[in-house]
Amino acid sequence: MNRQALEDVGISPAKARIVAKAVDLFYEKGFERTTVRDIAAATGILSGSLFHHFKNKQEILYTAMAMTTRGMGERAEAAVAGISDPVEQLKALIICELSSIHREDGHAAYVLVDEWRSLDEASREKVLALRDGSYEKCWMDALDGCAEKGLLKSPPKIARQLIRGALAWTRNWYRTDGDLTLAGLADEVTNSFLKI
Amino acid sequence: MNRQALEDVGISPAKARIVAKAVDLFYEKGFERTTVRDIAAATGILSGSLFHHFKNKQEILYTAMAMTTRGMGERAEAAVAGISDPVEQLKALIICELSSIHREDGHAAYVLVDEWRSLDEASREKVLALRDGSYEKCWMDALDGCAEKGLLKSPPKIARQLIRGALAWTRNWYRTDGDLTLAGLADEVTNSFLKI
DNA sequence: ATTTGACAACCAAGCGCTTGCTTGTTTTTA
DNA sequence: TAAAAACAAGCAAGCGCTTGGTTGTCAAAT
Repeated sequence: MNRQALEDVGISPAKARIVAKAVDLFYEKGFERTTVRDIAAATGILSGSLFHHFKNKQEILYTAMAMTTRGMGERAEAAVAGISDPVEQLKALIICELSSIHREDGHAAYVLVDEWRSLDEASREKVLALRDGSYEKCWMDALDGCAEKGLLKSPPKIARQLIRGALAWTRNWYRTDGDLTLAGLADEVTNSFLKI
Repeated sequence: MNRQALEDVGISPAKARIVAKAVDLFYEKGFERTTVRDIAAATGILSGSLFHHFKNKQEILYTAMAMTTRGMGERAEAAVAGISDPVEQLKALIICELSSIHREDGHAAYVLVDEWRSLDEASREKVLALRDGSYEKCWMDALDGCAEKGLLKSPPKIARQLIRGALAWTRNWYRTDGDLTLAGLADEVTNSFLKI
């Protein structure tokens, strides 16, 4: 998301800078172990000044999750745009999700899967609604397409969850600088869940 | 693990009772959001009394992880005992892991995948060593066996990680009281990663 | 061209509360 | 009757957050 797009949804450059630093800390230590003083120090301001931008600590997490969700939705839509074959759509989405997790600034994607518990019910539902409207819709369209052609091993909804789990867990073992390329890893996953 | 087995590794009945309650709370709220007062209240004692049994809060988490790891190792070994076909071994291990996550008292298995960050480096390595010695050995033996027969789609180590991710994530969507049985879910996973 | 005023961003200080943990004593258990 | 387990009380540190004031910026008013 570029600066203008961010401001359109009410996120000033200052907010974006704080959130970026916060995400790195959440990635390292988790939301609970990260203090507002940590976030402020990383941003180069004092802790109290954070509350000029956010009404409380949790709103920082919510903003991070909402921004990330929006960004991933946009990238997913771009990834499948112009592709009509559902199998190719699926491959593109797998690569897209893996990229989100393993890119340099990909800490945000992890925060999205690991810090739900720290979010209150209302915020949680807002983020979920955002996700289902764009990102998950792309996935389900592709998977339904594969299923219609009889190429999917499991029912689409189950397949989606199994794939999501397999991909999310890569954070704990896969390194981009190892022998296995990201495209290679994507192939392993694709081959597992399709009849080929 | 029965009572005698626990005491053999230095875990008194009182300790085991505290850990069991603690695990339930960690499952609900996470380690950081669970206070020693919460744990004590759930056990029916005052917070200070906890420190008669454990030298600090983190030792409670470590004990929970060590106990769980040991228990899962024993169950995995029992699951593959007497089975020589590696494919059947793999199926048994998948059901075993799913059961650990979704059984009534299965909260412990979750703590094992979600609370690593709260453990200090030394304890982390101890638990990992414990796991690799029994539980993971069962898995790798089965997967290597499948691979030798040419039945495995991915290299064993990659397959193990993909399967682990897919299984761990079931905690976030699969319900034992739904339409899909645990055996049915295990079949979906098995079919995905084997050439059949 | 200068002054004024409104505003956002931030600082400095610290409040009220919760946290993990300690200590000294009493009760329970074997 | 001695050891183990629990209580009662509270400490020091750290937490999220509030408050009141200072600075820099920029547009409207003079």
